[in-house]
Amino acid sequence: MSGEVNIKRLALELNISIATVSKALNDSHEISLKTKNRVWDLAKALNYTPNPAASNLRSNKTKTIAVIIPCVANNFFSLSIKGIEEVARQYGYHVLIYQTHEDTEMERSFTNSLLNGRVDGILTSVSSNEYNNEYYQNLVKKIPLVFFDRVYENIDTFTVTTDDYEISFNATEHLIESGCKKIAYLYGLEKLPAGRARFSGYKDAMNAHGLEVAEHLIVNYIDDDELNLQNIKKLFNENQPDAVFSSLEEFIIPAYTACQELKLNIPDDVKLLSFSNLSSAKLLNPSLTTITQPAFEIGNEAAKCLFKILNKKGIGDDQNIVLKSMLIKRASTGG
Amino acid sequence: MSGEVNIKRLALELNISIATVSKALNDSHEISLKTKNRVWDLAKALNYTPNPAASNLRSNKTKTIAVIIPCVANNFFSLSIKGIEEVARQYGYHVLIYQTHEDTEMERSFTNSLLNGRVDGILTSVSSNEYNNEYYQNLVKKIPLVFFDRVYENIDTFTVTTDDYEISFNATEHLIESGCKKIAYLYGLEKLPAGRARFSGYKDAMNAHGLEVAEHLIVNYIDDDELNLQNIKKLFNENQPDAVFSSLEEFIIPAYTACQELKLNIPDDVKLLSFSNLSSAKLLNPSLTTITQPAFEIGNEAAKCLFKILNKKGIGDDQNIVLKSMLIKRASTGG
DNA sequence: CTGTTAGCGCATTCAG
DNA sequence: CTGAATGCGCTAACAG
Repeated sequence: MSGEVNIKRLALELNISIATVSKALNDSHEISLKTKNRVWDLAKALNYTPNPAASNLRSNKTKTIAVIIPCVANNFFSLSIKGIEEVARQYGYHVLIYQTHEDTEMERSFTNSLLNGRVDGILTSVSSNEYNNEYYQNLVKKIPLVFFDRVYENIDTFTVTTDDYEISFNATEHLIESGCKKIAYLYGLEKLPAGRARFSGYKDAMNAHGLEVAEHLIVNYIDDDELNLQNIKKLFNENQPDAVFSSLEEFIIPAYTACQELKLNIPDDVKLLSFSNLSSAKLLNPSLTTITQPAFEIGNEAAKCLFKILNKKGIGDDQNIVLKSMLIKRASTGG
Repeated sequence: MSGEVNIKRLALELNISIATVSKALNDSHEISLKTKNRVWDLAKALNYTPNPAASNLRSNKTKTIAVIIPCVANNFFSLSIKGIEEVARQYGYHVLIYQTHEDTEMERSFTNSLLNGRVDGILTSVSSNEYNNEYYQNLVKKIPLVFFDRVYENIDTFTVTTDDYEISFNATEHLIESGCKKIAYLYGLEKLPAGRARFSGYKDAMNAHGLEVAEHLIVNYIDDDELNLQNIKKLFNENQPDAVFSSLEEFIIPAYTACQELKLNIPDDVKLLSFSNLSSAKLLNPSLTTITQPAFEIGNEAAKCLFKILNKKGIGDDQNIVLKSMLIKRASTGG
């Protein structure tokens, strides 16, 4: 009964036409205030809400956006979603979530499934297993899309990123200034601009201080915790770095485990520093020095960009927004 | 151009009727294989995908479910979402996310906005600021709904919870067995069944071992980090508990901070134990003993329940599913 | 096996 | 200012 309230019902009860009800509900200027009030009152009384499917079909708008990310169970992405959701709510939009599990195939499959009008726009942070921006060059012509954090370059749309290069440079300098000379680098996201920028920051800082960036000090991230641990232990055993800089939150965990297993003292034997958004950083041992990206603000900003496009505003603005990360110094680096 | 592919276009190009195309696409038994193949081939060639709004309007099905939770940026809930999303994908469903920020008003506002057919069903974990199940008693008659983790009782629908009472009892015993006698309790979610069950487990274990549950050993959680910290410091200063059992991940952080500020040694001066889903538990100091709920499995199970309802199966099954938590013993409790 | 017809709920012409 | 008529894209009842 109460689920069956539509404009037809309102029109019947008020003895006016469906069209008039529709216009009144949309606050059209061609309807008298008196009629509008009658409609609004009854709508409220009957708990009327427009059927979204019908509106969507008619208007080609869904009031829905999609977020496509590698994984929600991740400190960074879950905080980003929080930022996105907050802006969406302000605009009266709904938020669909899709997880790619770092798989470009799945990413495209999701994205393609959204091109038939299911959503008005997409926010995406791309998968790490591939870099190929051709797909997106065509895509952005078909649907409003904003990249955040993990972006493709040279695509005609908004991107929201952080100062990966600068913060990595600064973080590396911080290690050097605290006395480190053999700084190992745990390299993740090496196919994506963010990963490469982080590595460049590290490399350039090393070079700027006359330190060697040796091949054997670099460990590449792979999707296997056990192998990562082994590789890091090998790094420690064969090369005795005096610091480890991880470009990925997931990558510092095996490093920490390796320290425990090899009885390495932090920060005396080895200093640790990592990109990380651990929400409970206060519980960390030994208070890991971190590079923390403003995840919430990134989500916030990305969503705002998308609504700019959806509302056809802000064309001509700078399309590449760069937010600042923070270097939070702790005991692990003598900071 | 390619965005304009609909069944009308397919029908025109193939010189058959719109209805035939529709039936062929839905693999109806009343269409010849030959015709189906012609339709499928062209649909594929033109990259046809059905317009969801039109389908929804006609069929009253959206292939979409909603997840309403307090916050995504939370280890437990983000993992739950992962479990939900995985099941939804298997069923070809889309997932909408709504965050209530622990506000029952907002929770109801979101929920009400979903009653007009925007989604086929709802998964929800209720807000902590109120306990009032009247609203939901009516709601479950209007839309398929499954509660997970934070549930209301005596409502005719599925719930997916964990063994809060038993695991709290066991955890408390673990503390007692490791020599503790003055075990403080950090009390969260006190208005919800989960929170009360945790507290009962603690209380009953204390009593079972002849230990007093003193009023001054209980600290209630409030939504203010600074005040929580002060209250815990006061607890330490005035009552010198030899253990602290936190019923909430967020609540152990100020406890840990208090230990640092008061120079209390863990686990020698005080033992710490907490409900927690910290994904990077390996980084914790001093390896906090935790009660870890199977967050992913809870999401998984809850989603499966919802699809049971949606597919009209499993009526008569037990409606209250209880999953087992794990007590992960670490150095902080001498475990 | 295929086609004709009607209508889901809403918004937008265009007439009056 | 109000109403009658049309169609968004799709599905389903019914006819052939």
